[in-house]
Amino acid sequence: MPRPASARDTLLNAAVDLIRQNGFTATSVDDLCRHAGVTKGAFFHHFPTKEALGIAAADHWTDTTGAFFADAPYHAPADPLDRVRAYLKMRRDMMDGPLPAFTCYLGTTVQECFGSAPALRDACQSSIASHAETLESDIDAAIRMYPPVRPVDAAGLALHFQAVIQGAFVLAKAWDDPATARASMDHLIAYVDLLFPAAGS
Amino acid sequence: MPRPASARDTLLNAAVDLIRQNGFTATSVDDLCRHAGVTKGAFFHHFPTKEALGIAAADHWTDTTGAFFADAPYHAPADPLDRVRAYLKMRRDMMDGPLPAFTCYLGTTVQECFGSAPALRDACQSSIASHAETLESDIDAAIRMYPPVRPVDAAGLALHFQAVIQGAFVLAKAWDDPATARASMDHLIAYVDLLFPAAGS
DNA sequence: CATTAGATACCAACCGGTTGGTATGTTAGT
DNA sequence: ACTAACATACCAACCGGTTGGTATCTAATG
Repeated sequence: MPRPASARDTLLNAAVDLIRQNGFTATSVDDLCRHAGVTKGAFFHHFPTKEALGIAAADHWTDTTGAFFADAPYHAPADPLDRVRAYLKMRRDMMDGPLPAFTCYLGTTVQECFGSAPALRDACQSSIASHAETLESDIDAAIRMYPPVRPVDAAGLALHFQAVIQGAFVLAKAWDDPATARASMDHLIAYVDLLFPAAGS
Repeated sequence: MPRPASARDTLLNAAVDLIRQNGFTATSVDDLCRHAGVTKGAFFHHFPTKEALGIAAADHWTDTTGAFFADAPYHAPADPLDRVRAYLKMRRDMMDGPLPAFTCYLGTTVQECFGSAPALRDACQSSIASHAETLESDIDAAIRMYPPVRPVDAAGLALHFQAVIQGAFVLAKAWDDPATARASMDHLIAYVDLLFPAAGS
């Protein structure tokens, strides 16, 4: 029985939606309350400040996207390098439809808050890092199974994936078109193919 | 003789500085005026709206960074692929010191405004695109001189460079440390080396 | 079992300060 | 005399946050 969504959860979902579209600063507490159908009193009952809501939304994002990726089918292949490639192809294929639907709450937020809200920046960093870490074991296994043409470190490559994905989002927003982003993901996939030549491309 | 910096230019420089640090929305017109040492009257004499200032700042950014890259030493090598590599190494080496000093006005702004200020988004897109275009001729010459192991298109690769650079900025801000960004640039350089094996790496 | 105390969840109204923007000067150059 | 380039003073709307209050639940008490 999905208990009647609490004001807290409703606000967190509204935060992810609205902040991805308009940014953290441009999204007012009133906007969030209106979108969530609750009052300001409820907002400040659950969150001491707007920044705290931002941090909670980053954790919420970690949970929801974490569950989504944990259940995703790219884990199926027996070959670790195939799993890595399946991950990247999935990330590319996800870049479709209206931009606000697939872009990242974290990248949007961290660009705004990094100079003014260190706690929020830290929450975004942790969330990105935790997602990158879920890739490390597959990348590491791929490195051991198919020696790369140049020495690479699994953690560093996982972060590079995130950098390209975040950069692809920036370009997709600038062009107002996900095609540019997908093209960049294709270059990233090509990079992986070139790094691990032992496996059939 | 550098004419006594007009209020307009002073405001544009202040905009680039402040907006890179705090974002477009979080930077108020009063902040800009204070930082530029002019009054609000002067602001709205030169710019009809705050958004117009943002657009003018994007053009200003195009001009100043355009001149900077045009004069940069990476154009020196006779070999076009060496010029491309020198460009990437320069972009990597620029990622040093305090973050606000080397991050990009455009990437920061476009993430915030893409849903609410199409004209500003468009100005950012044009600026990124125009910078990418300056790389196309070198990349194109490199492709013809050193056939890449897989077919690549110069314009697409130039945009991929920008995606990685923008993504590196996002990670640098999240980690509050440019090291992550430089590591990502090293992966991009490795990608170029692998794409053009005919030339000595 | 009924009563009550305390916590939790939420709401409507409000607060001082700040926001982008305007209306009306003033000053210097031509 | 006319205009471009500023400055001063001001405004309505909105900002994040606070207030005092109510409805609803749980847990202990008699």
